[in-house]
Amino acid sequence: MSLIALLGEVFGSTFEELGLDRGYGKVFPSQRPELGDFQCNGALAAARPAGRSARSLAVAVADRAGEDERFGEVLPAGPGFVNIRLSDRFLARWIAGMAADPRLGAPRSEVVSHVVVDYGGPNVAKPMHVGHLRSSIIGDSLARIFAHLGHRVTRDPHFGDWGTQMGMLIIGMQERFPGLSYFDEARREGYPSEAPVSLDELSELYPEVARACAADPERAEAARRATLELQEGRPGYRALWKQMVRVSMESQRADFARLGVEFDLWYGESTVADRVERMIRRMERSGRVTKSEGATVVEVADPDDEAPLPPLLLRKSDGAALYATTDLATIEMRVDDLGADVILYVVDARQADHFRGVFRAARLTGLAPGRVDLEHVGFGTMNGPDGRPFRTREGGVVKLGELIEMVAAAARLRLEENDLGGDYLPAEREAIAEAVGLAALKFGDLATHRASNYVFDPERFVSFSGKTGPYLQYGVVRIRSLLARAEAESLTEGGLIPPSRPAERDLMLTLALMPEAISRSASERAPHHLAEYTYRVAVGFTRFYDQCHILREPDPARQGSWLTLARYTGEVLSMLLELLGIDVPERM
RNA sequence: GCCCUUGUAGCUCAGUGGAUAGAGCGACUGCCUCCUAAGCAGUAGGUCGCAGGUUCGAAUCCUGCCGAGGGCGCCA
Repeated sequence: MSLIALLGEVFGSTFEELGLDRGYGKVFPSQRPELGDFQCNGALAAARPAGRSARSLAVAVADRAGEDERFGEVLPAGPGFVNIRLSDRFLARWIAGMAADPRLGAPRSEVVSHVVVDYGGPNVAKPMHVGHLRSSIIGDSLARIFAHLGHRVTRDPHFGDWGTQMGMLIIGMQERFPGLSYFDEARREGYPSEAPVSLDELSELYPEVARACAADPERAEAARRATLELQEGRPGYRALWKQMVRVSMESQRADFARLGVEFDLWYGESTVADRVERMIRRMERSGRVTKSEGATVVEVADPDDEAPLPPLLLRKSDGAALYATTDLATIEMRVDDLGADVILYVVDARQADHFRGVFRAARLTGLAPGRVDLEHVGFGTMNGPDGRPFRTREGGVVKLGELIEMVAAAARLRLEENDLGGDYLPAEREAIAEAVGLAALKFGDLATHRASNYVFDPERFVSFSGKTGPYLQYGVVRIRSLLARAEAESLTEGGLIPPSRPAERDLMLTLALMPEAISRSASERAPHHLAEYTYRVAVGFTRFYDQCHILREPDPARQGSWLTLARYTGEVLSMLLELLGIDVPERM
């Protein structure tokens, strides 16, 4: 049980003894640290139902709880607040308990769910760019958090490999390389094993064709036909499609690996293509599937909606499947085959309406029973300093690799300027630069609430000072360095004794709040709470480190206690950084 | 037009219905003979977009207005 939960129990019982609901005993960190460590505001809420003044209730609660030896003081204040200060002895004992726990005091979920996290979202023919960064980083962190809580987690990038874009690419290829065997209708097999194009060539080709199709109805029609033929299994198209998917995936896997983002599956829209037919028949039994202007749609409107949802397209009038179709088939697959309890879609907030429709359709047609939780975890766009989507100076999209290179280069420069790592081998310097750059990039992104757009200012991101990823890494590196020195001097850790300095006590209090930071990020599907908390721990440690010179401390009991606190803080920081997906170099 | 998201310090952002709204950056002051200065200590900086409402209590919940971003059937 966490400290907050324990305090809630203690004060809940106190309210119960007064004949009131336990719920009033809820305790949270004090907003006025000079008055207490924690506060309980239940008396204010309970006053009316109890028929007595909040102040007198607060006095009664404080009197009863004040006898508990775990508290230094419990005092009523103002109109009905109760301020709680822990005894130093109890605080030290509590942290010692967390430090002795193999899980470091981190929470574990009582029920184990199968959580599918859908993030990353790369597409065929498109190199990963800044738009993929947030989905990848947020999704990766959420997956780590849920796994750490003990849930079963399946991470799936849901590759975009089946829609109309594929038909566009096929006709684009055909126009550019008409002689390729893929386009020979007489041939059924024996296509080349080598890819006919690189990803770079494909990524140039795609926008060209897309523009051409937008301008020319005939080519758009050709692309539609090619899409349908691909979906119906034309061998040459299938073979070409396979090659295009392969070259795209290879490059994207490399990008994800560099980011430190991993997946359990590498499924895409095409993975569920062969179950679409069956799924639509199943959906038809719900009576919600109708024809509209030649297309097959699901009626998802509900009279209670403020704005009725438009029908969801399952098949175009030519019979081809769409985005929503494969999304629904993917839900069916995740529920029926994978046994998902929760599916989180870490996808751009602009697709909110799409997911609302898809989720509604999945419910109405029985694809997703009520016990399955479908959630769109939307996020805002990453803008440049001008408030427009972040682009290169030339106005192009910034590739993910280029972005990483930019922050790594800044970190490299920083190493040189500070004359740090002069004696390091080039490979280690490079690894440090990469880790530091990525930390800056990831923390900068994760620290912002996911729903809002945020401004990416390259200059600010590469300064590496203040509230940044490198600051957090620095905390861990300092602790490691400190512990190594202590070991070299044969100093040993000792049991935690009551804190003797303000910074030491503050650090202990901050550490005690760790379980809530993790569970809150999970329940709100918002890693930024964890990022904020991790920063607070790092600040707490640096202040402690500054105020308490551990290696020079003459009292062995105090020195041993400080070493234990430093070691535990290092372990917690490492764990939290791992949950954020941030690697820590050995030194920096 | 309808719907969604959003508006907090000069800038970038946190903020769980509670008391005196917090960080970082930038500005200004100090601190490397001492465990890594990617650091620490401090100063200045706010009509929480505006107006109502609910509540013992509102940056937080509700309504309206204003500003910003986004979405609205055969793309994804």
